[in-house]
Amino acid sequence: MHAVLLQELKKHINLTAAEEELITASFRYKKVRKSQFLVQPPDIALYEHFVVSGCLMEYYLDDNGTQHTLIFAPEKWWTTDLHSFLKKEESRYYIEALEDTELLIITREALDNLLKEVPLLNNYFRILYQNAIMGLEERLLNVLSSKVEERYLRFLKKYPQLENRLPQYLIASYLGVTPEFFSRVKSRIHR
Amino acid sequence: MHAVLLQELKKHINLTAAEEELITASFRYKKVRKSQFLVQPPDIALYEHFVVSGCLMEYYLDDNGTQHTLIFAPEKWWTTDLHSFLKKEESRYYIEALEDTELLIITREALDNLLKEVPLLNNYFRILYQNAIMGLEERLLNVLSSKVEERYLRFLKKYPQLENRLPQYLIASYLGVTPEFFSRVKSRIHR
DNA sequence: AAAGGAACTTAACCTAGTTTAAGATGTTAT
DNA sequence: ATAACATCTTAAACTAGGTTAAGTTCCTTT
Repeated sequence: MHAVLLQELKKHINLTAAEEELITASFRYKKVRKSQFLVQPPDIALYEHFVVSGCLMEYYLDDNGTQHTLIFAPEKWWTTDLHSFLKKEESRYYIEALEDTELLIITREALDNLLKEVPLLNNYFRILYQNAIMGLEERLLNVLSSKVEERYLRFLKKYPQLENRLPQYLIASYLGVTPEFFSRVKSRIHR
Repeated sequence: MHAVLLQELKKHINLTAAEEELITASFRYKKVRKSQFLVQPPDIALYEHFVVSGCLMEYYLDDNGTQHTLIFAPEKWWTTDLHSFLKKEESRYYIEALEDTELLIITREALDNLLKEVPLLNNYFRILYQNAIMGLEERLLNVLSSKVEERYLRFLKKYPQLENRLPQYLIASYLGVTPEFFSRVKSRIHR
């Protein structure tokens, strides 16, 4: 179970056996069913979540009740409401399981400790955050400069494993359009 | 000159005199005139830039020649084309001076060394990146869920010092609308 | 197997924002 | 001071995407 996490960390940093044990001891295992919430505003986001199997999504619910997907987190992705997790303030984003999902979770305190004991992990998280920034910048520019067709094609490249795992209205919410319009776009593409 | 940078770092981490010297020695001073480019695709982004005075902007030029502003970087902000800087690949974003600007710059190699010699700086950059992520998430949701009026009001909150320093067409490009439409929106607000 | 609900499609009508174009105002260089 | 250019405004015609609504298909639950 923790092996998947260690594998992922070792893609970017080297770890001693002792460090691996510290890490394993710091993350707790959690299993949730489809449709369960991991974070639900205004609760504080208590954990950083690493997905071992299954899929989570993080989204914002605007004043009209429209759902806007920030990210999908399938296997080996991390997610939390970063603002809430770091500052211990009320969360604004929902995190929900789209499938039965197995997770490794870590609290803020445990993470702070772990970073002190295994300083190299700072590097891992720096890289993780850098990648998140690059992804968000690209996504922002996509929304600002591309038509839905193109955004859809990029979604397919970014999440090839998800196309047939997610209902279309969730993909529409990720692309920033209504399910009705997305349906129109798809039929346009297939001709 | 470097004092502004050290002050900024000390908001989040403590530094010894020796560390301060290492930092000072790693950043070089650079002065550019209004309209000069710091990064121009496809050149590789050689530096991380810290703005001491003046203002930079980072933007993407799409296939139609439309300019999309990623961020403005006035005093005490950092900016670079992160992807290009980290991976030494061709840049995709322009960074241009909106005013005569004084900068402190650091190369990728110097930064890597500095992070080894002053490991606490990893914390500073982790925090910097975390803030960048939260800002980008908020901006993305804004574009997806808010009308231009509201986005404009948020721009004013985020960059109170910039409202009267920038031409309107740049603010329009940050908000993701044409200057023509932005003009209409402003006149609507002022009544 | 039937019933109820969720997800998807299609289509007619609506609206926020774009495009094009022209005129007005401001700025810079000579 | 004047030319030349950049910026800002207004308005008319247009388009991408939203809204509403009805019908269809697919899943669950019983």
